[in-house]
Amino acid sequence: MSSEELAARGQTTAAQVRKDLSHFGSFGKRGLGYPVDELRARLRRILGIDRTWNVGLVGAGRIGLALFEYPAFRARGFDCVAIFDSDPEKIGRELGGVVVQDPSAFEEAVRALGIELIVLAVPAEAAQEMAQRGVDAGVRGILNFAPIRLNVPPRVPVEDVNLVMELEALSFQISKDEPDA
Amino acid sequence: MSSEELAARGQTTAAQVRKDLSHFGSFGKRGLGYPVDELRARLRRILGIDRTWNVGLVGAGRIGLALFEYPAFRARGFDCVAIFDSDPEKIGRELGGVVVQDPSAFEEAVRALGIELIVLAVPAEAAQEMAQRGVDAGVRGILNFAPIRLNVPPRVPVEDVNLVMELEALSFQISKDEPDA
DNA sequence: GCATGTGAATAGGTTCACAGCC
DNA sequence: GGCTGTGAACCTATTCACATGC
Repeated sequence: MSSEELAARGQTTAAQVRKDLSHFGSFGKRGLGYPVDELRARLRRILGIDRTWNVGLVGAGRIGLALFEYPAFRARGFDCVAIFDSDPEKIGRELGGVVVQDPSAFEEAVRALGIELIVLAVPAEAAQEMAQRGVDAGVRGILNFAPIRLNVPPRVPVEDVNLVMELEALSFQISKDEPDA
Repeated sequence: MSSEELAARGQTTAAQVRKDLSHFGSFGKRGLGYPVDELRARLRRILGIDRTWNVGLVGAGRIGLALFEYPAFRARGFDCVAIFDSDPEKIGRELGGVVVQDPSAFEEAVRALGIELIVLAVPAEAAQEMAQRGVDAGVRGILNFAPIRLNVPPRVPVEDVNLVMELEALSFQISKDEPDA
């Protein structure tokens, strides 16, 4: 498949595809394009998604559970192996084969289950503390839904998801075209 | 408040704050900094969040409902006024004071309720169709959870949220530091 | 002949540093 | 004196265009 076709599928340009791929090596054959199966295998390797990641869910509220039950996660190699919540109502309840645990069991579970990624879906006030505890226990990456900037060592990547800000971005893009309000 | 302090709070640099703000005008006073109340009011205006937006939720699955019940949305001026889902089990049920409607009522509701933003939380197969119908009915912006690139006119901004890709980004950042796997 | 890989050109965005104003 | 607003310098990323190799 040519960079042209890859670009069309990925909503980008052929030059962009070639430059991006060249950053990681030489994948294609001149005159022919890229061998799809091999390219995918090599990219999966580079992205680190040629394996399963054990994920811990911190916060069993609506957002956390929605993620947990989203089948695409497991299908893509992200396996939620533990859930933590401080609500006594929720502790001990089973959700999709995983029992909700008290946060006091967090560090032990991270180590015992080999949790490398955590999803932080707790109120803003609790997020920093749980992030710190996660890092101390060996967590290597954090998907953060709390609307704060987490303070963690640079070796631990954080991806922030802030849905209010996404809506505000829409609001801005719509509003800026208007003469005045 | 000085650009220095604003930068510290926003995890950025003083120069960045000043450049960004200068793009929209001159807000500060030399020697003094920025008047916080006035600055906030003017930024809210610029972002278009000095008003309420009526939001329609398309897809009453876990993710859609989690959003819908997230109190920060309404608190920030995004008011979910309608829910649509094709599942007969869900149609007619009330969720947080809003009755789930059949998608056939979509266009009519968009017009009647003045829905300007929609949250697309439906399976990938249904997303493009609902996006198109939304645009035709007058929707002005889309928050898209479906893992596809929507094809809509350039006047309609789309913000994509792809949680699997967020986890993959973490996976990549962690994996790239490793010698080899 | 055809499409990659890449240096050169361009564009976009961040940082620097200071003149200008409070 | 202090801090903004902004041109200049710098850096990063995208686009162009073509030599290179299949």
